[in-house]
Amino acid sequence: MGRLSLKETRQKEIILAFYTVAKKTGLENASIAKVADYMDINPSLIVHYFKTREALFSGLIEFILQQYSQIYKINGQAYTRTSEVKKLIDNLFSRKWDNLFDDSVFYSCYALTYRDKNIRSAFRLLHDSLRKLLIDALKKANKNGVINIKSEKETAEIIFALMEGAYYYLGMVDSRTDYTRKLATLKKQALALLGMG
Amino acid sequence: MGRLSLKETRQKEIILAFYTVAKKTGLENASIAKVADYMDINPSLIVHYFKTREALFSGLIEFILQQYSQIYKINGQAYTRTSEVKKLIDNLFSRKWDNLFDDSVFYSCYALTYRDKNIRSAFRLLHDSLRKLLIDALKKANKNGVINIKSEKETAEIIFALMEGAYYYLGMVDSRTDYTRKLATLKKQALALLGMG
DNA sequence: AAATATATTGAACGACCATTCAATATAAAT
DNA sequence: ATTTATATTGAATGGTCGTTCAATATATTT
Repeated sequence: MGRLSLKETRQKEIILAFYTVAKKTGLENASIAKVADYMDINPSLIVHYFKTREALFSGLIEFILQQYSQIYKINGQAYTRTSEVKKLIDNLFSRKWDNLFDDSVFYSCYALTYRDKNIRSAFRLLHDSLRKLLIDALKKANKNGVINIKSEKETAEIIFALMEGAYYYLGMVDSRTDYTRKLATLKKQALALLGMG
Repeated sequence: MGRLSLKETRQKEIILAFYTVAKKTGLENASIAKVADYMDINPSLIVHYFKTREALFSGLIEFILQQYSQIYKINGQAYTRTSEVKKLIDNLFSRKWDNLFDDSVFYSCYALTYRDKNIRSAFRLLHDSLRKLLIDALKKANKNGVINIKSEKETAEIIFALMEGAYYYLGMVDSRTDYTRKLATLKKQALALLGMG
């Protein structure tokens, strides 16, 4: 009895608003007050749903990582054909994600990794699970003779380093042509590792 | 006439203190007030040397990038011997730098890259100049027949991606053994690119 | 010793913030 | 209609912050 709880709905709304404000002002300047202002509600309502500012941050991290993980919905393939592997690599080195989350907010969250144990392990967990997905894919492809590599684990590690290194550096590159050329170079290298030069 | 200026000395002291406070509290929580408190001076003295909070940030960025560039004091070599190239790669994939700057502060500064044009171009400039150093080294080595690669530029790009990707991910890895094993894998790959497997 | 430029302090202001608490509003259940 | 649990508001508190400004201190030059 009593009024129905809006907790889950409101929490999601608030976190989305928090993310929006962070995009606009930078995570370091995103405050409960600003989010409330943006949502046109009272600050204390936000506190009602998130006991503390830190809880709000946790919610944002969860949201960001959830978005991040969406990149890898390239699952359930059998990897019996070259084109499937090619598609997988294409996906990793594509920038569909640009629309999935804001780089500024993402790297600000990443920086928190060095100060907050919970955020750190959440990030680590996601990155490891994504690596597992690639490893599994490579194992299947290897078994099917689509590729021929010695260690799926090592190859996956290298491909991820190429990809994450690419996005680290390319985040600073404004020129569209430079960006695509450099990204193509690194993708080509990833394919070469799989004997798909 | 009048009193001698302490401007340069004090500015350096203040920036170093700012960096120290940022290490302790996180860049997002480092304030003029806290720095003044840490230095046991009046906040207004900091304002006297840095007109604005933003100027203080500029100083910190300069400091961080200066530290970062120190990694690459592997210059002036002739690259006529394999060992010199090997040493170069060893350096890139070593973690001497761990002592040069704090990861948390560094990536917080990196995140600012997405919001501040000046910081962005400063970062970009440094990263490009470091790439040029490697490209030059590879060109010499290639000319001397120490290595045999098709494009020094592309190879350098790939090696940097491997390295920067390595540090991005390894920043989340707590296990010493995992860390060294994964780093070794990536270094090995860099060497393989140079035909030095 | 006087003049002068810079160093340093200290107080004060206005802005913003997270959090608290009590009061009011609203919807569901009985 | 009353009860009840949750939603939402609004005001207030105490803290921190960047910045300003006037006052004082100190060192150098003449």
